[in-house]
Order: sequence, then C-alpha cells, then structure tokens
Amino acid sequence: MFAPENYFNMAATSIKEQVYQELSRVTHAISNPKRMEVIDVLSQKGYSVEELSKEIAMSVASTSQHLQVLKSVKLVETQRQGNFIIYSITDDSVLRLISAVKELGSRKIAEIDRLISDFKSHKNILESITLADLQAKFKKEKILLIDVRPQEEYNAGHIANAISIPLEQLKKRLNELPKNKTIVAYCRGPLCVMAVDAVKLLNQKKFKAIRMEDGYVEWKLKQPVLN
Amino acid sequence: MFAPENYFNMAATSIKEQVYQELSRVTHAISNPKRMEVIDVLSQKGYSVEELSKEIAMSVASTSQHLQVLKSVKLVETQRQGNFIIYSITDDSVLRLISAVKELGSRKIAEIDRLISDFKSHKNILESITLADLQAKFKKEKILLIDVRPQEEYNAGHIANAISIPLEQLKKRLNELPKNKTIVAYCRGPLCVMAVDAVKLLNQKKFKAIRMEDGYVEWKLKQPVLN
DNA sequence: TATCTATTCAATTATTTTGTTGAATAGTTG
DNA sequence: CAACTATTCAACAAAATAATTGAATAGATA
Repeated sequence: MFAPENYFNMAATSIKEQVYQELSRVTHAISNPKRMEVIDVLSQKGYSVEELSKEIAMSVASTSQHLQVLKSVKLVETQRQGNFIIYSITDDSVLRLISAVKELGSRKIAEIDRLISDFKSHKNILESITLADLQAKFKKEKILLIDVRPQEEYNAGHIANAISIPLEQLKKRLNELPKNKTIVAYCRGPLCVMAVDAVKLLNQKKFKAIRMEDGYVEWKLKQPVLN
Repeated sequence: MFAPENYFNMAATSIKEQVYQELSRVTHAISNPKRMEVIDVLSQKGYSVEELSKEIAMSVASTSQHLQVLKSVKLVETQRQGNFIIYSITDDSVLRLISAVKELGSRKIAEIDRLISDFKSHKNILESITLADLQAKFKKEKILLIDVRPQEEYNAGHIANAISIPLEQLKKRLNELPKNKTIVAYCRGPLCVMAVDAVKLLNQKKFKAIRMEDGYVEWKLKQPVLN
C-alpha cells in the first residue's frame, strides 16, 4: 500500500503543532514591550536584577519575573558574582533575532517611522554616519573614534580602536582630544542620544565632530565569527 | 547649563517606550502557534482565507482574525483575485525573521530537539543532504533535482533547475526519471516528509535517490538580492 | 553557624487574548 | 441590477498575562 499522505497527516501533524507551540514560546518571550527593552538593555552589558529594575523603571519582583520568562527560552543566561546574579544575553543569535525584528518593524510599521522622525526633530539630529560610512572615512582621513557610553558598557565590549570618554566626563577631558582629526562619537545605537549631546558640545568647542548612528551591537553583529 | 542626562531622560524615554511598544506588536503577531504556522504555510505560496483555514485546521472566522493581526503589522499582504482575497508574505524580511526564530528556537529549546528527534526516528529518516552539500554534489556528479511539493507550490516558486513531480504523481511518472543520475528530492523544508516518501519509493524502485532537508524557503533566502 | 541581602515565589486583581457562533459587508459574476 | 459568496465584524465566554505586594529562599560573608 502506498499512501504517502498518511505519513504527513498522522503523527507528523501533531509534532508539527508542537514545534510551532515551542517556537512561539520564543516569540512570546519578546512579545512584551518591557521584555523587549530588557533584551535591548542587556545587549550592552550584563546587569543584576536590581540594577536592571532601575534601568527599566519597574519593581524588582516584576523584573525578575520577566527575566524568568526570557531565561526559560534561553534568551538570557545567569552567572553569579558574589551576592548578585548577573543576567546577560546568551549569544549573538539573540542579537540577530532582535535585529531582524527591528529591521522589519522600522521598515513596516508607519507608527515607528513617525516616532523616529519625532525623535529626530525633537533632538535636532543633523548629520550622522553609519558603520559602513565609517570604514570608508577611516581610509580617507584621520579619525578618532570615541565611545561616550558609561565606562562599564565600554568595558563590557566596544568597537575596535574606539577610546572611552563617557559623556559625563567629556567636558573635563576636552584637552585629550585633537583638533586636527575628525572625531566620530557613538553610543548605544540609533535611538540613543548620548552621542548627539557629545557632538553638540564638541562642535561648540570648535572640534570637528560627527555622530555615528550605529552602536556597539550593530558593529558586533557585523564582525566575522571566530568560533 | 550643560545637562546631557536630561536629553536622554525627558521625551526620549517615552519615545523609546513607544518604540518598544510598536516593536513588540511585531513579535506579538508571531507569538501564537497558529499564526506562526500561518506564516510558515504562506511562505510556500499565497492562500485564500478558506483554503488556508483548511490547511491549518481552524474556522474561517478565526483564520481571518489571525490574518488581520498579521496584516496590521505588515507581515502579510493581500491581493484580490476574482472572488478570493489572496494572502501572502510581504517580503523576504519576514522570512528572515522566521528563520531567526527557528534558528534560535531549535538551537536553544531542548523540547524542540526532542520533538525533532522523535519526528526523525518515527519517520526513519536516514541520509539527507543540505543546500550546501547540493552545490558541491552538482559539480561532482550528474544530478536531477526534483520538487515533490504540490504543483501550485512549485509554480509559485522553486529552486533553480528543479523539475516538478508532485509526490502523488511520482509513482506514475517513474519512466521520466533516469537511472544513471542521482535524484535529489526536496519539499517544504526540514519538517516536511514528502521528500522522505519520495526517496523511499525511488530507492524501492532501484533509483539512486537522496533527500535534501532544506526546501524552497531556505534556498530563496540564500539567493543574492536583485532589487 | 548566624545573619544579611539579593532574588524568587505566591496570591491577587485588572486586563488582554483566543476561538466560537451568527450576522453584516463588499465585491464579483451572470 | 440582482443574486451569490468570500470575507470580515460583533459579541461572548474561557483562558492566559501582567504587575503588585508581601513572604520565602538560597547563597555569601563574617
């Protein structure tokens, strides 16, 4: 008896359904605005529950609950450091997933376009370059790349050849910067304004400074894989 | 007064929150097993609501509702054909998103590993190659690539150089196939068993046949972008 | 071992989501 | 223009989710 249809409809269907069930657990985990934010925040560096709860403006217990959800589908992992439990992104496949969501979201949802243009006009964001532009620029002229995020985020990982000057220290450390090079400032990514503020201050002080939209995460995803 | 912190905390925070809100609408749309299945089914070809409701075993009204959710975040789009409204995937960025979810899911969720190994042992799936293997094989030996999905799915798009022999016609069309070439059969992708059945039949009839795990979607995502 | 503290669990309530049924709508075809 | 039909809307009940508070736990330090 040759009944190929049966193979497909018998147990396969139910296994297929179970697979969809499991896969949707992953997307469910990032289908909540707060959890989305958590992933984004953790993309910069590891956080303890308490520290994270401040960053996302939410009670410790709720933060913990969200983290449990993310952990149960292995989007984040834990590691104990003394009294604290540090949560971080499991690996780059998480970054790729979030990046795919962002790409689709910002390309497809009119509302996001509107929000981003609101954001930009509100912030008076003028010139800015991307990672691709940066590489081209590197070849043409002398450039100093500065990372204006908080020191801990720089320590957790940064773009190659960037030096750390956290925004809050910038004003006091102007003497460290050259006037004959173009200064490129970056921070967490397209929606972060630390680099905007840095560039504003630098231009005011007669430095030649521009902002890079992309941040550490965007750069990291473009690096060749080592292992 | 230089108070950079304010820039970040003022309106930016609320815009940031709104962005997360909007982004999570995208992931929410695929955070339901049925909608996940819908996207997967639509990845093969466009479907009318009624046709789709049969494929996913759900009432027409519910199917329509799920489609509205997917449409509202532009994951699917519509096009009228006579009396029917045909739903399809908007573009490749949707495929990339789903593919990122699948990668993360199958790499991270133990449950999915278990389901897939259940599936494989149940189906007695032995040898199979991937897309990468196929290209290498093409150079070394004579190969005939057959697409055993239903005719309409082949018509909607297929791997280059593949010929269409739907599984249900295979037995009658054995005379069209060569004995001196290796026959590679593919269908919808890793979890579809049509190619398994095809290979079983072909081997039984003394053809030299193997199965390719990847399907049309996997192939399409690897093609260079044209526009 | 005892104490201290970060984190997690449990119980609760308000809100959202899901799938159904049956009615309404819009668009096509004759 | 009338009849038909695919699709969508509306209303409902059951189930799941989110955020809070306060209690419990597990691990580290002294």
